[in-house]
Amino acid sequence: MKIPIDKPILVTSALPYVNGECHIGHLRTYVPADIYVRMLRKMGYDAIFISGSDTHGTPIVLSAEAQGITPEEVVEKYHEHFKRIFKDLNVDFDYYGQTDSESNHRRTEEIVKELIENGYVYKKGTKQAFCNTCGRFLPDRYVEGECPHCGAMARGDECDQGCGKHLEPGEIIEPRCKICGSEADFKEQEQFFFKLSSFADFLITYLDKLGGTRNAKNYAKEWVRKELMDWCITRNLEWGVKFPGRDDLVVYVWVDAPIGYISFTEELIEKEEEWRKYWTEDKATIVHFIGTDIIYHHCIFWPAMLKGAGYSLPDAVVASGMVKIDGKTFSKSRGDVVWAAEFLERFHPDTLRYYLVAQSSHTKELDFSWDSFSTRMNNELVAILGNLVHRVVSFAYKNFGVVPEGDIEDEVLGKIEEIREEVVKAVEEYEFKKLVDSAMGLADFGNGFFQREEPWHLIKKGEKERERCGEIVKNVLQIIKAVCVLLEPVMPSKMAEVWQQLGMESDVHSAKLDEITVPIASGQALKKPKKLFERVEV
RNA sequence: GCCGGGGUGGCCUAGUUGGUUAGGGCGCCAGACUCAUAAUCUGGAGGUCGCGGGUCCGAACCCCGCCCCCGGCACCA
Repeated sequence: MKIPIDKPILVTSALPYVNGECHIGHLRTYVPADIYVRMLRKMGYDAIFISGSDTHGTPIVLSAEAQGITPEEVVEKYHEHFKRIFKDLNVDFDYYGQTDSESNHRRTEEIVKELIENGYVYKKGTKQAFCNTCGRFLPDRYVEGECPHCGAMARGDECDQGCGKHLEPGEIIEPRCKICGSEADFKEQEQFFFKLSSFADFLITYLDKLGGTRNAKNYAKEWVRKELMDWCITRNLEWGVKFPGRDDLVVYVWVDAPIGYISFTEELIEKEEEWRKYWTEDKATIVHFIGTDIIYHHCIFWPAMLKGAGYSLPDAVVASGMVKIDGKTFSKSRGDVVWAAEFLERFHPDTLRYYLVAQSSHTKELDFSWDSFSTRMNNELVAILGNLVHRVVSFAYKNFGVVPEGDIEDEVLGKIEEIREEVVKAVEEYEFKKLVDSAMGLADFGNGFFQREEPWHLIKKGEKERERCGEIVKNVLQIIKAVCVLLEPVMPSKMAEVWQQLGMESDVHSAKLDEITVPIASGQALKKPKKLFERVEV
């Protein structure tokens, strides 16, 4: 999507549900979002980057009970954990909040009231499973019993082990509480519903012009085609945002979670007239980065809610594919999981950032394996990029000490320009693999150029050859400078190291894309080079 | 069953309006170079583009039929 340059951009990254630790599946969304924002800034856009922890819902309540602590304590623990991981990984949010904040409570209540006032919410009696032993209502996922269709063991909402049919509340035979195992029964309960069905026409036109990745659009359109059902937006829980006027009900977590995008913007910007530009006045471009598992909520439910309450709508939804481990679906019990913290104990964060985008195109499934990780590290980061920097800076440092004199050749400038265009196109298409592949292609070109010109021969000859040698070195340093700016969004701290080796005084993080064709200054002192990446054996 | 995404040399993969000998990477083989982390560079072998029909001067790309893999199918977060 071509993004209008004259408006600010708000980029959000899906809110992690904080009842467990961060694994690389999460990172597949946050890292590309961070890369996207960094690249937008290099391209001259005014971007803000927001996310936060999703804190409500039944699983956190249960998790707290299991650990003998309060939901607040569970949230606090993992909220800090995620913040720490993001910091370590250089995922640099302008604001990272959490949905139990006062402002999110307030904003959620306000939006729900708007929806009520606008006639999009109604009351309806439903059958709700209740466990007498636990003394609470149970979401259908936490009920088990016998499937009325095939007799197999089933969950309250779906016959997950038998015929696979969807079950309506109360349909299941001999319901039991999955938490304590005792008998559960269904009680008539009054809940509130959101008239999602009345947004079908709106959504059809909205989805047509929604930007982002095709997987998100297609998936959402299919739902609308199938006919939308109204959404039950309340739950019998203590933990959460109270439904206006009802002390016994909280809103469903998928109501207050995305509203976090708005309240975090408020918390960041503070001034009402400023944040409203983003969320009620259509004066900004809103881009959501999510995983394919929550397309429904972001492309159907969320825009309908915003529309119903009179807020601005997202302009693009970018959905990343799921992550597998050695071809298998994530599973904590089977050990098919790679924890972010464990990974970071062993390897530099930039290597993970690189791998996550280089391994597979954004919307496709990413199959993680230690084998493919080490292959990429050794063949790409060490052999192509690390080696280019090391061989050239070493050679230049030893023989010149500074950036030598000389002109940048047309061939080199042309190549840099060509790669820059590829990178910009990749960003607009959310193709982060293409972005790194293109930038690495420039490093490749640098190696070829250096090899072809054989400056190590020239340096041993006369003064004239030494001049030519300097010119070649300067050209390759220029290539490295360009690679550095182009890859800073992917590997911010490693590229800062390279930037320093080149003797640049400015900050590579704020360097703009335009700078890549600006000749590197002759005479600027080079630093003694250090290896960028170490080979990995796993 | 319905929908979406795929099926391209040993492995991964590009190829969104059909057009010269189907690109790239890994791996493999041969050579070059020695500035560099045995890194780099050059060249090479290897493909019925899932199967069968069709349209066309021409199809991996369009149409029809079929097979296989993955994911989704709602109140779970």
